Order: sequence, then C-alpha cells, then structure tokens
Amino acid sequence: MDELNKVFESVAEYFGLLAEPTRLKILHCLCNGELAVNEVVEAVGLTQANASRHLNLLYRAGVVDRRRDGSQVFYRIVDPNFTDLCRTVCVSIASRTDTSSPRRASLLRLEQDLGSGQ
Amino acid sequence: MDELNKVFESVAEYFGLLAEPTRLKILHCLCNGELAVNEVVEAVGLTQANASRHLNLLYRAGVVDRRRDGSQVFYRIVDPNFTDLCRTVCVSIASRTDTSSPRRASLLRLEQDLGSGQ
DNA sequence: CACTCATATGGTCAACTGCTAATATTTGTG
DNA sequence: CACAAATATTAGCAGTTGACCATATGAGTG
Repeated sequence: MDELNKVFESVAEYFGLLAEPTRLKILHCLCNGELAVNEVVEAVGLTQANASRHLNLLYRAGVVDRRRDGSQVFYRIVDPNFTDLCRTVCVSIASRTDTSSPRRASLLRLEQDLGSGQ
Repeated sequence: MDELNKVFESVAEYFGLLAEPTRLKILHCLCNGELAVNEVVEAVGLTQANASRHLNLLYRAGVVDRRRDGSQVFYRIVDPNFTDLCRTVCVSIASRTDTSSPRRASLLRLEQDLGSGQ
C-alpha cells in the first residue's frame, strides 16, 4: 500500500503551495480578478523573476490559470477551494489569538476580504 | 501596515504544519482518538525521536493537545479545522486526477476516512 | 537509590527552497 | 530586421528543516 504514501505526499505538496507568505500575497491580490505579471509585481512588491517563478509554480499545480494577451500574461485563480482554505485557517488562528491583539483584527479582516471574492 | 505581513506569515506557518507527509500521517492516525507516542511510532513507522519532535511541534502550534498518564503521553487532535482542511484538499486533488488512476481512489478513500472522524 | 520504560532534546548532516542577478524567449512596433 | 517591453529560465547562494544518533529527563518499580 505504497499508494497511500503517495497520497500523503500529494496533499502535503498542495499545502506546501500555501505555506509561503509570498505565494499567499500573490493569491490574495488575485482574489478580485485576473492580473498581469507586472501588476502582481507592483501590488506585492516582488522582483519580476520571483513573481514569475511563483506564478509558474501555482500554474503547474493547477491553482491558477493563465491567458496571454499581447506581450502580457494574465493569471487568475481557478482552484475554487483556495479561498475557503485560507479563510478557515484565518478563523482558526484568530480564535486562538488574544481578543485585544491587532493580529486578530487583521486575521478577521483578511477572512472577510477573501469571502467577498466570489 | 506591517501587520498584514505578519498575518500572511501566520497563515503560511499553519499551512506549513500540514505540508509534511510525516505530520499528515501522524494526524491521520490520531483521527480516531488519542494515542500514546509509542503507538504513533508503531502506527506510522517512525523513530521515537522523530515522532516526539513532530508531536511537540503540533502541540506548540495548538493543533493537538497532550495528557500525561504515568510514563506515557497521549496526544489528541483539538483543532476542529484540521480534518476539514485535509478533506477539502483531497477532493481538490482528486478532481484533477484521472478517473482511472488508483491515486484518485486513494484520495477519495482518505477523504471518507477523515470524514468519519467526528 | 538502582533500574527500566517512555518521552524529550541537542548536535550534526543532507536535502530542499526561496531569493537574486544575469540571460533567454516571446511579442509588438517601426 | 533592429529594438523595446513583458515574461520565463538558469545558476549560485543562503537560510530552513527533516532525519538520525546519542543523550537527557521523567515516571514507575523494587
């Protein structure tokens, strides 16, 4: 039953995509619609090479899709579960964060933010 | 607004806990109730040191809780969101996997398995 | 206190991964 | 075709982390 091992690796790999602040920021700025690479670069504050790498990774994993328009490439989220996963985690962390903490407020704000995405 | 940065790091850190096959196996074998460290070691097939490390990590993160009984320490899942997150990812990956693939069957079986947990 | 079993921890190494700089590729324009 | 703009790729470095071995801590027993 080595197949079960592979399954755990697949699931871990998926979570690994979301285990990077940079990729979360990228996905967050794509929540309101598709953006070109240079727009992501500006919105998140990344080097062009870095943004391209992360976007490619997310593309190959099937989390985002892309579309070429002239010399630009537009990326958009296609995995419907992504925002739900993030929202769940936001709430989960917030519930264990001190009520008076600004962190908690930010978490819940982000959760709302992701909710309005669709 | 450096607080938002911290939030993304928190969320990424949480996903990072689930981004490791070994920890997923540990959490999976804890789904049906609490287990002592040595039971986890046997169930998953780990060295004692390794199991202890991962369990400690999950404990400090608040995903599991522990209880001492004599010389043994029993761990159990306390984060109600964990199984939901894993089930979501299982289905998400399965939906992009070839229907005839044994991988797909294993993913959906794992998803059912986690569902009966509560 | 000596001894055993169960668990936790420290040190080390290898593998992985994100970031950067430089370069390649693709597209549009004249 | 020459040139510019947008995106992708390659190579190298640095920080992180999981696994292993050895050892330390703690609980039970006599």
